[in-house]
Amino acid sequence: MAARFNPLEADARWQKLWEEKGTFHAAGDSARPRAYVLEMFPYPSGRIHMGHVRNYTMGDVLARYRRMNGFDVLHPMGWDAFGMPAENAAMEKRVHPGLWTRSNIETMRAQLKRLGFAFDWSREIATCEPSFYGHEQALFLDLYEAGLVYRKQSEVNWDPVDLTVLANEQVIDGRGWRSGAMVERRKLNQWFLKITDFADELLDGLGRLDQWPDKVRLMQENWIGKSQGLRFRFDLTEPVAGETGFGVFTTRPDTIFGASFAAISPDHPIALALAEQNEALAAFIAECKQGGTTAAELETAEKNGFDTGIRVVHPLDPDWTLPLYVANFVLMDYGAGAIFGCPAHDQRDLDFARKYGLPVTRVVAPSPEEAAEPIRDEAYAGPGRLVNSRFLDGLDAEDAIREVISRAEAEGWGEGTTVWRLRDWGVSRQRYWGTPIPIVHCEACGPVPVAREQLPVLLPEDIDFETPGNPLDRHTDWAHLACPSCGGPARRETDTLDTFVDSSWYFIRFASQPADAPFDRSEAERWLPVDQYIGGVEHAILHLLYARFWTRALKRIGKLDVEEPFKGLFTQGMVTHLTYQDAEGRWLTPEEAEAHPGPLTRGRIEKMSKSKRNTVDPEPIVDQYGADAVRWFMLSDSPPERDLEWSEAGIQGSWRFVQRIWRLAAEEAERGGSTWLGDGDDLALDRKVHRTIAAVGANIEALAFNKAIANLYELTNALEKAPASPSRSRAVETLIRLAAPMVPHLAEEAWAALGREGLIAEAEWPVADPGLLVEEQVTIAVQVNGKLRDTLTAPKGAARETLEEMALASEKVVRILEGRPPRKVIVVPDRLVNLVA
RNA sequence: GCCCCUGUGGCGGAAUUGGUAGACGCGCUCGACUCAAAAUCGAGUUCCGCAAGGAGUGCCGGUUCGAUUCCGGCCGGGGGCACCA
Repeated sequence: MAARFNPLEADARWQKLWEEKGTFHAAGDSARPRAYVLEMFPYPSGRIHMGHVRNYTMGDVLARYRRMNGFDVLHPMGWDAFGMPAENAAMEKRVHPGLWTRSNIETMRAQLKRLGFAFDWSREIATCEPSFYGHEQALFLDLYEAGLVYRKQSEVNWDPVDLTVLANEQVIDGRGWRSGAMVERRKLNQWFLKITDFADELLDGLGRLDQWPDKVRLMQENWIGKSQGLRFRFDLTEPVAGETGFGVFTTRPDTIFGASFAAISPDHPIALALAEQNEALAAFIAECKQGGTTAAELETAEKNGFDTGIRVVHPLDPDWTLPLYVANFVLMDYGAGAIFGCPAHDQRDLDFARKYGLPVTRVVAPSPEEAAEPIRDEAYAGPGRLVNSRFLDGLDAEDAIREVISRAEAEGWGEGTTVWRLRDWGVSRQRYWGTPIPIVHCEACGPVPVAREQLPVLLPEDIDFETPGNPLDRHTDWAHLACPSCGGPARRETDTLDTFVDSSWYFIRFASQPADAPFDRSEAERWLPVDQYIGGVEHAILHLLYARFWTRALKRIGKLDVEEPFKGLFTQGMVTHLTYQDAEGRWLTPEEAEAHPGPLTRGRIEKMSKSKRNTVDPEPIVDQYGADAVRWFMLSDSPPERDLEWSEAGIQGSWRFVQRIWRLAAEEAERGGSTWLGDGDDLALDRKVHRTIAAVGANIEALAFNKAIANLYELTNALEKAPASPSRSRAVETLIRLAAPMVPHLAEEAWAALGREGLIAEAEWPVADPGLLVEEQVTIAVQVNGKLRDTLTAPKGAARETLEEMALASEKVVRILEGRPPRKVIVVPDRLVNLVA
């Protein structure tokens, strides 16, 4: 029996056996209950990083735990393989994106396998393969035929470095999320998915996702951004370009008598029409487009307006007209692209009114006394009753909103409505390495879907990356073909789909992968929804919202009867590491820092990133310590939702623990303890074991891995102190079972050493004996005036009177009370006695 | 600006419904083994104090027999959204 567990030899041996036996294949046809455990699939960037290791270790523990609990587990892995880095690599290294991607997948698959993750590799998918994206094209056409896809000229976010369009979600502080370049506005014909059709149900559905973090639900709620209010019409005193008026949207129709101006967006058709006759206005509009769009710039940007000289009529008083401004802060693509300004109750309107000398009239007062209080520097946005508002006077603001809406509807000048912040999802990307959009543009017929039997539309292999932009556009023959409808000359759509489309349904394809269809409905429905989804919080909005939309869209068109794709969601924290900089401010790797001769500063502990050079490559760590120590470290100490700081000391601690378990098992195997029979003779140890069984199970179910780890440490400590006994022998075996999901290679090795049949991966999870979870003796806290003064041991379930008597007999209590009887005695059975003096 | 989360030893963090604060790990100290080191094992480790004892979960206050936990107000840290009408 080896004195040490040698992962370098053992890991690969067990991994090979699991693979040969198909241990982790999801059966899908058994009577066992099913569990679908999924981690967000990686982008094949080149190498696995610590974030992946942490993510997949968590999912793996859950998957292995479920399997030991008798579930048929689906725990698949694949590759989010389309995307820009492959094209960047193609340009820099002159290698085909497909070659680069597939070679990265080879590397990363091997790395993942070395960590012993219990994946069903038979279901592996890569989104860049026609066997995946061809089905995606079919689904796209399904949505197209159902009217959920449309094409429109639209102003888009154009990334001038990557030469592509970005979704709103991909623009951060006015910059492209990948290139970091300032995004420009451009008008292009784009394909859109009608996610806004689902805004209401996507919002509503959040309420039922009770196994999602509140934080993520809130972020999605804000993103969807539902606002209810009144859309109404302002009539112009004189027509502009044939228009006699325009619509505005407000959430505060109650403040309508506080109106002092109307404002339209610089992009508003009326503004554009007026600008044709008005050079000063045209100049103003041009100026508005120049301003930056970063958060900081917007924060400090002046509220600028241009008085058109035209006036609009107040909807509730034909004799009351308001000036019409073009204002830089009014957005064309929200609400109606026009507003009415009520300075008294909106800070931005107030700033604007002060600047242009417009009237400020209070129409809501929190109390009658404040009705005459003038508004000074701060707009009042709180609740109250209406004042200065004719027929609304005295009404509560909430009631006034309803009153104005119903009057508008009755009189026909407006209607109650809901507007959303959420926009339709622009999915066109002017890139090569993505799913080709299966549409053909015919000179005669317009856009025509590619015939189903022509799918998949394959990406051409012979492409040129020497020039920036979309290589598909420049391809000589790929794009040209006969129209599927009329046979005339036509051209393929050369845009490809946003890679978020791929990740919007990959989890369905994992569950069911027929060759001739995206998925088999009943097979997919047997697995879905995903029981537990685990990934980074950075996908809280983008990916998770798109996947929810896609699933609901499939339901609406009758393809899949699943409402929500992910029943449980867990967002894990990042892996962080100390950063180092030399005297010149250059970032140093940990190794460089150690060897650095000159002065260096230790920076903040930050997310591992290439730019800060504080990454730790998992592979050499696995070489040195084996998979189990790395897995153990990933789970220990930090709660999984929080950041985990990588440390050399930590991984060494994990390594020591792996060896401690091994020693216990080896020692047990040597003495032949595995043949112990009969009842235990160490009741205290038995109790400890069963409490641990209960605690570890509960903690894994709750994904509180750090606590499960602490439970296992405690049991290990107890076992090391316990004398040899049948109890102890059984306990060692139990410890190994309990640790198996976390340190599977060690567990298999120990299991075999103890002479157990079969694989521990397929063994049963121990069951806690309820009788052993109850203590016979309990420790009672004795307090005087709520302060702990003594503890005493009493039999479990001892009577209140007994406990009180025991407490009063305590020497320390006697000393403190000095003979006075307590005024009051509080007894919490099996817990404490509090004497109030 | 709006919304959300968070604050516990030297560090990461535990603490069922309010009921013995600091489990477990890391680090550190002392000791054993060793020619020595590594590994391993044992003891200790919230702070002040020799001790008895006292203080203590960001700060101030409240509710309670009793508050890390509940409530109010501050302060610090982190995150999300943002000219959204």
